[in-house]
This record gives sequence, structure tokens and C-alpha cells, in this order.
Amino acid sequence: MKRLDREFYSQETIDVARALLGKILVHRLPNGRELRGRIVETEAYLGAEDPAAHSFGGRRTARTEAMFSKPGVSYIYFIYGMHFCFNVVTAPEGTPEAVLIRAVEFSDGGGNGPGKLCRAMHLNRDQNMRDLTTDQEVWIEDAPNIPENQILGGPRVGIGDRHDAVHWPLRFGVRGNPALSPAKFPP
DNA sequence: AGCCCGATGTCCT
DNA sequence: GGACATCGGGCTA
Repeated sequence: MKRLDREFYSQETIDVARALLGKILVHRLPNGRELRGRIVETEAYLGAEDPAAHSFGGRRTARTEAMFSKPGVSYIYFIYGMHFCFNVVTAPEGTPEAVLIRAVEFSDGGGNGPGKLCRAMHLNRDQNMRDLTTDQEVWIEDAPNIPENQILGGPRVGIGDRHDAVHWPLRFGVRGNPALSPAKFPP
């Protein structure tokens, strides 16, 4: 299967968030085993203009440095003392936008949140700032698009009440997928 | 179904 | 010192 290329990640951030639904996140472990999960929930973070983004106002620190990378680079950060979250950088180098992968579905079923999926797929600091278009351990494979009428939009979750950013419709999920938390996608 | 809370490290003020 | 792009358990009903 073909891996997603630079052109894919160079689309508008919101379009990348929608287009990533249905694609396959792959982590090849040192022992050669591949962990694979189908992306079923994403969320866009619109860089300097987005009060909910780590890069709001153009903040550039050791942690947020990855967000300033080329499209297709991973941004993994540590949160709440115990969880990692996996993002893919979008927008041109120097423009700190990204898409958070909020849930994947495994072939044996089983849903996940952004922290759980990193634990399940053994993703941590070691996989930060990888170029997913060339990396030998982490990448995303192409797969059929989810039809527009099966994509749910929803308000954001877990970002407090920063301005109105909570209500921006930047979170997307695959309609009816059991890996989504249904309560967070109101009808 | 909801709400509250503790776990536990790192970042930023 | 407070907040945090989270999760699971325990509670109220």
C-alpha cells in the first residue's frame, strides 16, 4: 500500500483532518512487527490563530518546535503526566499547524482516545519529529476516502474554554464507528 | 447517563 | 505554582 506523501499533507489543514479519516497509521517495531490502526477521529489545530493550539500566537519552544516543521512530520507531546498525543504537521514549514489523531480502530475492533492510541501503538517521544513521508518506523498508508456524507463534524474536547475555540467545528469522525465516543458527537 | 477526581511529568508564568 | 489537545474509576441517579 502506498504511503501518504508530502503533497497530501500540504493540503489545507482542515482538509488534511478530513482526508486522514480511513487512512492507516503504521508503527513498525524494532522486532519487525507492524502495529496498524485505521484513523477514525481527527482534530485540526490552526496554529498561531488558534487559541487552543500549542503554537497560539506563534509560540515557539522546544516542545512546539515540531509544529514548525514541514508538512508530514510527526508532533508527539506528553500530557497529564502519563499520556502522549500523536499529531501530523500541516501547512508550510514555519507555519505551525497540525492535525491531532484522536482515535484509531484496530482490525480486532476496540476504540481509542488520543492517549490510549499512543499507548496501544507504542508511540512516544522517540517518534517525535519523524518525517512520515520517509521514516522507516512510522508512516501513514493510503486507503479509500471516507465519503463526505459519512464524516461527522463536532465541537472540540478537552481544551478548556479558551475564547470560542471550543466551539470551532474542527473535530471530525467516521459516522457510526464504534471506536468513537458517541457522547462526544451529538446528533 | 452524567459529574468529580486522582494520577503524575512537563511546560510556562 | 497552575494548567494541561487524557483516562479510568467511583460516585450520584
